[in-house]
Formats: sequence, structure tokens, C-alpha cells
Amino acid sequence: MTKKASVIGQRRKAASEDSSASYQARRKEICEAAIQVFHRQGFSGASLSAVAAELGIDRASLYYYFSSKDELFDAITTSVLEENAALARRIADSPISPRRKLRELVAAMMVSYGENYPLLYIYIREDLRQVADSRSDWSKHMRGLNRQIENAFIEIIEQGYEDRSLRRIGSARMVAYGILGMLNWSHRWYRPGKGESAEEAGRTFAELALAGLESPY
Amino acid sequence: MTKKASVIGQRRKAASEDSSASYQARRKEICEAAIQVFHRQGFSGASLSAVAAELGIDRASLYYYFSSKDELFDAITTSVLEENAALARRIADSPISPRRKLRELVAAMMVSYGENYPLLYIYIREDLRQVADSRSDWSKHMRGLNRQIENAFIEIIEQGYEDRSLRRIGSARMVAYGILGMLNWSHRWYRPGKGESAEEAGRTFAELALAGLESPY
DNA sequence: ACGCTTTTCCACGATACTGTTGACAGAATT
DNA sequence: AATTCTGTCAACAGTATCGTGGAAAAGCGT
Repeated sequence: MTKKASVIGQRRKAASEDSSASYQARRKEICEAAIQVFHRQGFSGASLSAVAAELGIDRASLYYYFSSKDELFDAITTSVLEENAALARRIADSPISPRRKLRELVAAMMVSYGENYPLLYIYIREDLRQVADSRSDWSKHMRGLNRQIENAFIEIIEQGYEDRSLRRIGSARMVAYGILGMLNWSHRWYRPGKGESAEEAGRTFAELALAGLESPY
Repeated sequence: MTKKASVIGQRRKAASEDSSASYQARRKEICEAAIQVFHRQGFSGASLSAVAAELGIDRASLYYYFSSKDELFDAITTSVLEENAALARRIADSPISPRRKLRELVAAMMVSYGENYPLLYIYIREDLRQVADSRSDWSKHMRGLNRQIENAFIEIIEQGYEDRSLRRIGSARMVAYGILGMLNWSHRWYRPGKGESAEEAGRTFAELALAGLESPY
């Protein structure tokens, strides 16, 4: 649904887009502010007024940099999620044992959530199935990235099932969802600098999923 | 913020409240419809118009049964969550081993999610920390129930740590969050009649958390 | 100091939602 | 048959939001 140069504002933006100077820097500033606001109020619950207020500027000024709330959201989330999906693929395809792959992937995901805090959580909270049709192209892309991560987990578990290094305690899909649940649910409790670090959480979750809680005695 | 009998509508409702007839039945119908709509669009994303449309009635008619969107939400969620919290308490206080407690609690929670589908998921999706101050009393109550469930898990794990039936792989709080994450994240993928049943999922998650994936060889 | 460009703001129209009001139709009651 | 009760509806006011237009302000190059 890209507008075909709707008179002004859009044209200004287009003009500033190619020859980018401090324009990109300001864009980034706005993104940072938006990340904070979206994290506090959720994407759908947050208004552009709130984002503008966070920076102490007028709401209309935002439209000089982003044509809509959706574009702002995309600019924020897309790149990081792409990185994350690539990371998952890389670990899944690496030539180590399924056990180690799983351990590393769990840890890496949690660390990524911590390092990019709170960016990925904003994305995680959004349920892509409910995104309006108007953004279905973008939504499909994002869902694809999501699926890549899911599939990385599923593949690893299936490999482990096949070489018998992992016990078959349920369908690979279900186990993968469980592990992803541990990781993704962290958006409700993880706060950097409070409680365990992301590394610690990642290690704990990896240990929980792989070795379990039961002691051998 | 309870209104003090705002003329009409409220008075009618008050009049119909004590002597309940088919009034309660219709209330339930509205609840059922609201559950569907809230599940599709999320609570904050859903409008009362949508709920009314689901039933093919006028939006204003809803106000004959519920004074606000919030009251509707409360009517839907409170009782079930209270039951769930009580269930968690009961299992945590039962005189069986921590291992069995954990297994049963995990399974019971997942089954409850399935049986009450999709009601509990509507609640899970709401992040209570972001509820407006206007409902802070209700919000506190609900957070309390949530905490009861959390604490049930934490206590069980700590018991297991102390009697050494569970390995100390991380703080009890962190492990509890991991398990709750597995369970709660099911709101993103669980659909009754599709894929694994809630019972199966519960068993798988309990096995995953307790015995882990790694095979002994 | 003067133009020109970049950036910001004030004001507007459009839309959507909430909660309320007073009136209306059918059933129940008298 | 008249009247109350129950449930419904169309319409209104109030608020919040989004995206746009045009004008003001700030930079900066000469």
C-alpha cells in the first residue's frame, strides 16, 4: 500500500532520503524513543503522540521521517529479526552435535534478547497473525523469519532424535515450541541489570531443556 | 471508579441484577461472543462494536448487561483465573513429592488451558503491568492470583532443591519462569483439535522440564 | 545580513471508539 | 385493554488518534 507521492511531506521525505545527512541520525533518535515507548505500552497500545512526547517534539514532525506508525515499526524491528533468524540458521547448519547446537542456540537467543533489549520483545509481543491485511506483504516476510527460527529448533531436535542423542519425548515441533516459550516468555520478566543476566538465563534454560531438573538419585 | 447510578441503563441493570431470569443467560451469551472476539483481536484491540456485531445486536444493548468493556473482561476472566490459582495452590500443598507435584502442576495447567480454551489465553495475552490505573484494584487482585500460580511453581522447585530430588540448575524463580513460559506461550500455537492435545502437551512439557531431552548414552 | 534549504510546529479534517440518552417494540402483568 | 417491564435501537457528545497542509523557525552558505 505505498502511497504514490501524496503531495507534500512525502515528497520532502523522498527528497531527504537519498542524500542522507543528519537526517538518518534523527531517524535513529526517533527509533530509539519509539522503542522505549513501544516497550512500555506495546505497539498497538502506543500512540505517535506518546513517541513525540518522549522526544519533546511535535507529533507532526515524526511524519517528516516516517510516513506512518507501521513504517516506524518496520524500521525498528526488521533488521534485528533478520539477524536473529540468520543466527539461528547458522547454528542449525553448523557441524556440531545436535546437543551442542541446541545448547548454543538457546543461549544465543537469550543473549540476543538481552543485547537488543527491549527491541526484540516489542516484536515478540506482537502477534503477527492479527496484523491487518494492509501489511500482509511485510507480515509474510516477518512470519517467514519467525518460521526460520522455529525450523532451526525443530531441525536440531529431529537430528537429535535420529542419531539418538536426544530422547523422543514428544514431537519435535512441540518440544521446539516449549523451548521457544521459555525464551520468548522472558519478555514478561527479563529486565537488564535486574536479577539474572541473559547469559545465565540462557544457560539455565538450555540445561533445563537438555538435562532436566530431576537429580539422578 | 464505580459510577453512582448514572440515570438510566445503570438503573435498569441494577433492577435486573437481583431478580435474575433470562438476563443471566443473555449475559452469558454475550460473554461467549466476547471471548471469541477478544481471542481473535486481543482485548485492547477489540471494540465493543465487534462484540455486538458477533451477536448481530446493537452495541448499546451491551450496556444493558455490562457497564463497560472492563466489566465485561472481568466477568469473563476472573472466575476462571481464581479456579486456576486455587488449583495451583492445592497441588503445591498436597503431600506428594516435589517431582510429582511439578509434573502434575504442569500437566494440570496445560489441561486447564485446553478446557477453558480460549478464555485463559485472552487473559495471558494481557500484560497486567500495563493496565490503566483506573482498574488498579482489580488489576492488583489479578496480579495476586498470577503471583499465587508463580509462587506455587517456585515453592515446589525450592522444596525439590532442599530435599535434593531436583538439581539446582538455576534460581527457583528463573526455572519457574521457564516452565511458565513453556505453558503460557502455548497461546500462540495451541488450537483444540489441531495437533497434539493439551494433555499430550502437558506431559511433554513436564517430561522436558524434569527429565530433559538428553538421552543417557 | 541576505537568500535558500532543512527541520519543526500549529491547525485542520477524517475516522473510530466509548459511554449515555431517550424513545420504541413486544411480552408480561393486572 | 391498559400498563408496566424487558430488551433493543438510532443518535449524540466527548475523546483520541491518524495523516496532511501550509506556515514558521532554525541552519548554513555566500
